[in-house]
Amino acid sequence: MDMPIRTADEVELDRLNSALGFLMRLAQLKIYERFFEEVGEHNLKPGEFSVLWVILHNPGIRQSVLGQRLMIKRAHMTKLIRALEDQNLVSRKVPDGDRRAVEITLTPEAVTRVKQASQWFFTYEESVGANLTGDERQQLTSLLRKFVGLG
Amino acid sequence: MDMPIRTADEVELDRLNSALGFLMRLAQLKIYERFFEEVGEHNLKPGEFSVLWVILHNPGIRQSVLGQRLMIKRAHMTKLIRALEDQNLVSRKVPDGDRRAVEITLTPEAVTRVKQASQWFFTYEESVGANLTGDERQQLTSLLRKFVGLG
DNA sequence: GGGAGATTGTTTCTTTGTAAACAAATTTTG
DNA sequence: CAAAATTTGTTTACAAAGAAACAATCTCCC
Repeated sequence: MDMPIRTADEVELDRLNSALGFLMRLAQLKIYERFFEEVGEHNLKPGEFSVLWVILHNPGIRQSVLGQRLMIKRAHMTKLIRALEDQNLVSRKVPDGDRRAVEITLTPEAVTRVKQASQWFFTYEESVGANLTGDERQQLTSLLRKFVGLG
Repeated sequence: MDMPIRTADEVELDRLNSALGFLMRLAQLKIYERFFEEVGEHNLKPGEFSVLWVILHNPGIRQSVLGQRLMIKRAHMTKLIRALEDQNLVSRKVPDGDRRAVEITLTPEAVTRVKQASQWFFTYEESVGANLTGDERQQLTSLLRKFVGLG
């Protein structure tokens, strides 16, 4: 007789168990969850951090290029950048060469802030894979890089 | 002199390049993108499919348990289930033993539909990792399973 | 048995992200 | 050079997902 399932680990996932999309979603949820647990006070969200980080390393980058690289849609990028601008973290400049474009730079405050945030961010990044060995973690990131087509 | 960056592959990501959270997000976006390209007409979204698939393999599963397993929040699960109910794909039953709970089952139509959808779904799942070798794909899924704590 | 607390699901509100239509500037091409 | 097509960013409307508050039921414990 079938007893109704009562606890999550009795659940039969069958082939879903090895579906990349499914596992990837779980993995990302786990990362997010941990992120906000460990670091809730630090007032930069993962997305904001990555945007600022990339601007730090590519000053004057254009909104469109930033979006392409981080896979953020233009419409959304507009909002992100505006939010950062409101916090006085980035400044926008329309270049002479192409008056449609916008070039983004960090404000001096943001430079300090991002450098500081990067310390815990990358520490956190390490710690989130703690149930993997160093080798496995390394292997996982290379496979992911290959999967997404990042050199 | 610094030339402003004009193309996405000139962008310096620095350490973000090996950040699990970042790579995972890119990977998931890639999967979603492909999903809708290849399979747009097939009118089941990935989330809906996985929910139906799990109900197929665990008939009478409770909403809460389903949610725990698939990492879907209760509030959201309510909406998903209602949408599926409106399409006549699932039926809900309040069990005698616990009148707070809801037990979910597939309708006969849904059973056929899900079985059918599963064929392309898992085919697609294979094809999405096409730039990996079979071994690498296998390795990636095991690492992900370990990472998220799935046996 | 009866109240305190926990579980389960729903509702409402907010956040995050996408889609589609648009405006302005630029590039292409005939 | 001028019309057509493309690029860039913004706006508006919407969908997906989460958070918090709530109601109903159940469990635990006195």
